[in-house]
Amino acid sequence: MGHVRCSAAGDLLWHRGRAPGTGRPMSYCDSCAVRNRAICAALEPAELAALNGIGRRRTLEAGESLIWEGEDSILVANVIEGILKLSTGTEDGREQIVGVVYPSDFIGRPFGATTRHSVTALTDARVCVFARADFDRFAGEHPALEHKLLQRTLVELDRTRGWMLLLARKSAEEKIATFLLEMSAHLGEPGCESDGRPLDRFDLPFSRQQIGDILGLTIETVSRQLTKLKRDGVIDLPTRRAVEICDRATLELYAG
Amino acid sequence: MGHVRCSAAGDLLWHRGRAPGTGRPMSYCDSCAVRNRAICAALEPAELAALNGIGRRRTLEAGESLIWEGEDSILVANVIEGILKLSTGTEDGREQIVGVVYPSDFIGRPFGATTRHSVTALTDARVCVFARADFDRFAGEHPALEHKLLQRTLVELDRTRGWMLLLARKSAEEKIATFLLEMSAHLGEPGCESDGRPLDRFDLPFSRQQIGDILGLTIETVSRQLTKLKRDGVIDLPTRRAVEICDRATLELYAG
DNA sequence: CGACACGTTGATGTTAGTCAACTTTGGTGG
DNA sequence: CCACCAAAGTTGACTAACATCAACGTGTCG
Repeated sequence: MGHVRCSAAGDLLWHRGRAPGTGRPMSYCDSCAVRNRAICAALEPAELAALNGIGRRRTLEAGESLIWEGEDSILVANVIEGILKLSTGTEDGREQIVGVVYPSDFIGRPFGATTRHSVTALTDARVCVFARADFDRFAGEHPALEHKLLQRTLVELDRTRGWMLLLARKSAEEKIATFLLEMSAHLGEPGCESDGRPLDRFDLPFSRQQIGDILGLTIETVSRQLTKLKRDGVIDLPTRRAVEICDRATLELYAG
Repeated sequence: MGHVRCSAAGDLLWHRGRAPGTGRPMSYCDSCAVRNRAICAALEPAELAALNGIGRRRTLEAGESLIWEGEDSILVANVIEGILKLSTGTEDGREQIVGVVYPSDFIGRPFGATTRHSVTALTDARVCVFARADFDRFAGEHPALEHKLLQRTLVELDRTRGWMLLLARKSAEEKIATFLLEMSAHLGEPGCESDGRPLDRFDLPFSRQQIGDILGLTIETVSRQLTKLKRDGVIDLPTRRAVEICDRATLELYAG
């Protein structure tokens, strides 16, 4: 229940074997759900095999953390399945989610000594982890991989900066509306239970508290604004986690 | 007056000539103030000469924009001297500064079709601009340059995410205190009129309005909080733009 | 069935925004 | 040099938005 399924693949092959028609050992990568969308897509088969050699699969349960804020940067990873959050907090306990990560996204801090934010699974998740030192070395030898990573990082920086405008300047109502549209778009992307068009009905991978932590609002304000949108007939909330966008045009208007 | 001087160099050589002891044409780069700190530092002399061939110097007056939000990404650049802001806004005129850029920083959006934020000079500035297409091609052929750019982008992403916590969760007082400490640290860095230690006395390169746009506050709130810090004896405000940190420990406490 | 986490709703308080008047500063030209 | 002006900054009174505190559902699981 409640768990969001977020992967393009049905069942994956979890055994090693021979890739059909080739002599080389078959790697996990051949059957990877995010093979063509993650940064690995930059690599030739032989390089991919080498990368596979230094990585390993790992599963995370919802709520489990992979990386902790302020610690040495030990791990980096690709997300194969699931949704994770990046978060920081103040000493006195205020938390802020600074990023949300979906399948095919890259996580961790390569080329840096420490990690500036925690990484925690919001749903059950599967990731492909590398020791940072191994990854750094490998990346240094494979410019195409670094190029992909650079592109991704630039996109992420743009998105993050866009989010600053929302945090600093938008009202609670605008924040919630923007958030719902964003979720609709993102969960509609390939790899997330869908065909690429924005969804009008979806399950949120977040609790009210987490929505608050993303938008810089309290749980009560989130609840009130959602209720208000529902009263206005713009959305419906069939269950706690489910959202249906009834009037997208108006919702976009509310988003400011 | 009021212009902040922000460059390591005194006078630069602005004429071309022969680099002493070499046969190749002397490039601007040889005398560039940020030669060793900008991403160009990754390049060998011959490569640097090639890069120099596709770039050109440009000066900007305070207030002048180099790049506009939403436009095609035509230019990228290195900052040689001066301070610039990156900003976005909503349709109804609310503005948010999403980044501040100092000498040796890189600006613009390589490998992408459009620019998501404007770049405007806050002080008189000097930059080294490249046509994006030229830069993209050059970067593709020089992995060391891309590596430097990747590192810088990762650092910038970390900093930006840290700033989200401030925007979303900190009070006006904490924002102002954090901001002053940040400015003290940044203006104390090499390249900005200093020796590398945080400054206890400096001129802000920002108007009250711009401080508000950075912190997500109104001009009145900025003014009130600064006045309050002054009343508390934590800082002094000798002139409009000047700040003196009298009690750094307390200021850090206020910063939360 | 009962416990518990999660979510909603209401009453009240605080913070920062808004509107408006006023002051200071720096620049310009008589 | 000084008077004047526009722009920037400050201060005060009031308001709106969101947080806080508290009580009250609701769905889930043992």
